[in-house]
Amino acid sequence: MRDLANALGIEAASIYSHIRSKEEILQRVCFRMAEEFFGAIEAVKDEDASATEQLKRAISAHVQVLTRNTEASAVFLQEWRHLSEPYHTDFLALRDRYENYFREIIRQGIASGEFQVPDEKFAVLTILSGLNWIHTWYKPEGKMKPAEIAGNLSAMLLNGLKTNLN
Amino acid sequence: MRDLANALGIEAASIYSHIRSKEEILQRVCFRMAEEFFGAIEAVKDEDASATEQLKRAISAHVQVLTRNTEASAVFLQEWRHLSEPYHTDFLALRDRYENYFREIIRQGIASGEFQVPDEKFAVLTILSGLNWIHTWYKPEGKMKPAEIAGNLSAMLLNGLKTNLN
DNA sequence: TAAACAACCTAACGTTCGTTAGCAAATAAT
DNA sequence: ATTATTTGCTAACGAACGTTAGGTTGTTTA
Repeated sequence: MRDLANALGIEAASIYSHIRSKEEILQRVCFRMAEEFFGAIEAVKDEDASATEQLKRAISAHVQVLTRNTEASAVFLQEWRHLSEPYHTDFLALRDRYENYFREIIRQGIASGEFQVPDEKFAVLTILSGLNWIHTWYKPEGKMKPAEIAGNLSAMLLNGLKTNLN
Repeated sequence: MRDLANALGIEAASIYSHIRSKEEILQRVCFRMAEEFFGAIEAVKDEDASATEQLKRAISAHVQVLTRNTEASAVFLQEWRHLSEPYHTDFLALRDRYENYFREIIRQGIASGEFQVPDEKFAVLTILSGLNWIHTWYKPEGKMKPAEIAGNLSAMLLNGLKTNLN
């Protein structure tokens, strides 16, 4: 709190004119970021598109949110564990719902014959792990731009490392 | 420290008969795990094998270490940031060296025509992100065993989601 | 113009933190 | 048998933590 106050140029106690508690900050960051992610993925949702296309768009949307809010994303991805009840439970429910967007795409892709995966849940987990590692190394001033990251990630996850013989 | 002492059934101050400081614990966990990972990957190293085979073995070795030490792995993956100098710098150097094992395999696979990736460094990052997410959901009592996890992960990373038409 | 509110202040609260000092008992080494 | 070493204890330190109480000042609102 004292660091935060210092960064704001005010006294630590003054922060409490704006928030009720330290945890409220955590709550706000976590749930605002959840909204961001939902907003982004819902904006590109198109159930008529192929699963491949849908996945590419979902990945792109996710990467955009992540790279535009690197610090808030780090909180969203790591610090939600410290939420007290009922926020902790609520947050997990939101995360599950978000993961379901991806699971649904995978399911569709399997049904249409586009995808072939060993395990559906596992596939979603691997995709999201690849996405959610980005915030640890992404730098806005780096040479790889968000769109390029999304493209590379989609390519790797869809085609794998192996030489594509098609 | 008081929590730790409580778990040990002793007083907090008694811990200091065994360690110099709280950070020493962090240092020991981080560097012991680094040794574990290096030991495991060096044990399966075989430069005569195909890049595909090498990668599968490296992934398997990594997953074995990760699943056998879930809590220490979480520290190794997340808390190393809090290491003071010179440990912080030393740790990063080790991590770089470890990543190089994977980068070398990727490089070899590209050279041999086995792999086709958009970006070498990016490929390594994606592989390791998939590996290092495991500790957040893996449960020894769960139905997916380490060998199965390694197999699924290799399959996904090598072949991607897309139907394999070969 | 008066009342209400917002945004900040100083001072301090109770708690928790990592850690030290100094001592006692048990175990190992000479 | 004595001396050292290890492992634990009680008591307490100073620092940092999140937070509250109560007051001042400037800005909106009635």
